[in-house]
Amino acid sequence: MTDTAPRPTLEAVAARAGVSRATVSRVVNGGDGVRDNLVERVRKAVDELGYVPNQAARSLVTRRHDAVAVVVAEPETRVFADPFFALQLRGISKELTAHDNQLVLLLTEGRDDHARVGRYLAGGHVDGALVFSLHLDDPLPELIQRAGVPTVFGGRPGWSGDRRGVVYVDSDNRGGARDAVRHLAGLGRTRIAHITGALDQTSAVDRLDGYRDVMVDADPRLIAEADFTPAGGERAMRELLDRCPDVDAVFAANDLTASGALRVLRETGRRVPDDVAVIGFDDMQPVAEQTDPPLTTVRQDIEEMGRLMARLLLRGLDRGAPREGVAGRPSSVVLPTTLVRRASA
Amino acid sequence: MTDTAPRPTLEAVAARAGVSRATVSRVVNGGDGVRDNLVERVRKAVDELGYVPNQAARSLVTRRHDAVAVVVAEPETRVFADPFFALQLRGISKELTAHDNQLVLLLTEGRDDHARVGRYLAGGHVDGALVFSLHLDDPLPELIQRAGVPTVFGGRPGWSGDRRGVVYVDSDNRGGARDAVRHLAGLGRTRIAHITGALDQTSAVDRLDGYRDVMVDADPRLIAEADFTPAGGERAMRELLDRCPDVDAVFAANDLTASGALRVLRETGRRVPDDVAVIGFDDMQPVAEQTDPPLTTVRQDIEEMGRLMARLLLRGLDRGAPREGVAGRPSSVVLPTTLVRRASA
DNA sequence: GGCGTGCGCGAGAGCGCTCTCACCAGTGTG
DNA sequence: CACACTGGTGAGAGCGCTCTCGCGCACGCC
Repeated sequence: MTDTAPRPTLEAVAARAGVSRATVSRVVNGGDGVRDNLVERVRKAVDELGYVPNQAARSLVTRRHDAVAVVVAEPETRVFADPFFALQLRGISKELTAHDNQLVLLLTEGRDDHARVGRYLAGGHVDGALVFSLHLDDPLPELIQRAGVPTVFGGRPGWSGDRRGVVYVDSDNRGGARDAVRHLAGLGRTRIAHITGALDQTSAVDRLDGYRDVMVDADPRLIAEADFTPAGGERAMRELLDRCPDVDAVFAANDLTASGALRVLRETGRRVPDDVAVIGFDDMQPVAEQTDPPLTTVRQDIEEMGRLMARLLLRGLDRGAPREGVAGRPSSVVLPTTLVRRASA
Repeated sequence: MTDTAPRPTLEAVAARAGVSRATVSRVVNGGDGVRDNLVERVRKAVDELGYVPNQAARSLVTRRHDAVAVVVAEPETRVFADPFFALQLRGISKELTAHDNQLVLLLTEGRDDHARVGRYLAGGHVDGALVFSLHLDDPLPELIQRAGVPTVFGGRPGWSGDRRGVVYVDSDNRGGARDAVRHLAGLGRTRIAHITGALDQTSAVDRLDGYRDVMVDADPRLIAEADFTPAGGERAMRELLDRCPDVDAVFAANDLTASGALRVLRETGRRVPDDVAVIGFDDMQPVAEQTDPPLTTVRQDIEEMGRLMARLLLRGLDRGAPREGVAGRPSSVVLPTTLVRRASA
């Protein structure tokens, strides 16, 4: 398709400006140590010819790509079910763009794909990687570690391997959960239940831990396991009502789960929040605002998480920031959450 | 970080296998015309050394990148508000992966970014582009056309420029809308209203056209304009009830809008579907299944759209398919939709 | 046995860039 | 006035790969 006209090379620009390739290269890469009038001449030639550097040739010698891989491990279908992923991606994209880096997206699907991703990363196509891998038993983190690619994880990797040098960005799931449960307690609720997320993910475990931090002696029957889905929420809520009909508050592991719980409560004739107060997690707009009643929930700044991941990675690559000495090695960050009060609690 | 061990080159593999670079290259690229025992020897050397071809060096000479850009034009916040985007991306990713192509994601934010994207595409970093640009007045398509990069659009580009050679993949928005409205009519409804989407997007226009196809002499007061959001749906529904209190069915431009409409109907004491039947569009899982009552809606196969876009592009690049003569130039595709019956109509 | 034929392989050029190094002013110093 | 010294510039090597070309060899034909 569209036979591209042969693109001008450094050589051509040099000829037109009447200087050497080296000088053009210097100008293109910042222009330090070149006399102003020459810089001018070269710039002009570049514009006239519409010269754009050939990235492949450049990478070949510099061994830099100005590209970062974003790896999303399937079957994180959850990642697709909510805008989480898109928002995070947007944050990442903004930050990378600001530092002239490209975003190479790697979506994995099943086990074979892990090998593919490992190969790709080891292949040195990118300078670093941002990895989303929420499951505890995911082999990806190890694989990546072995590939020797600078990496920042999205969410605390629940991972038994070597922890040294692992950098991640996460929300304060535990703290957010505590806030939610405390809020319910502050409302005078005493039979506060928790519907967990999928416990093979660190975020679910952390939220459960936060619940336990406050409900130190919680009746174990007040904890029902679910999987971050509305259907799971319904099932868990029924269980809960079965075991403890007098439950007066529910902290659900996320908004989707809460929406399922809400529906069961309505079906069984409970008024929310009068009879049972409900709090979710995520502040996932289309869900939290559309439930009946609108959901009180714990918000996390998802886009900021993405941006921060990218920033940490670039810093680790000695880019995107004036190198702050040798000590600039990034470390993990946990972002705060905020309770958003709506009508359900 | 992690000083990468110097990666083995073709040269090294050649030395170890006792053959020339050329032969190694042949083996790595398919191994045609090399005797079996040599192929064997080379493969062994490759494995032992953990050789991975340097893509930059390869691109430098082949002028191929095996990479495709996916451009998502902001402020398509809508794209982020629903799983649409993620699903499409997944479809694209699957197809690209199957043909060993990388996915470079370009998210744009505001006008400056258009220039950036244009520069990037013109810079010949990728072999082709998949572009999502839903707004009628978006300058991006023209820009890309000028960059001379093979492109497939997601959704019919509403675009006044030169149409020749424009390839897109879209859902049958118009046909889906017709099905929905016919279904309502089949239910015996006669006062069928339509809440439109944002009419600066072709999908919204097409759905409106579909509605009009069936409701040829529709009372104009039965059409209310909204913007694909729940809030817009609420507003439009109130308008509608105000103008025509006897409305007995609503076809909303998408599920989000329908959810807003549903809420207003409930508030005003209408029973759904008994008093007013409601149909949405998209079959966006977390919304359509969670509304009360669950939403009847028009489903589009979003992932397939993505996959198809990628397939068309690769075919246009003479890849991913045995070249079917010169006639293999791809043309646009419109995918069918299906009506999903739930409780609301 | 001489000759054409075709296949398998190696030699070598060159893709477009960066970067080191040597060179050539021009300036300041003894 | 000879000397080092500096800062701007060009020459040239080389990054790791692909691909064309030509050579050598085995085969089949006359």
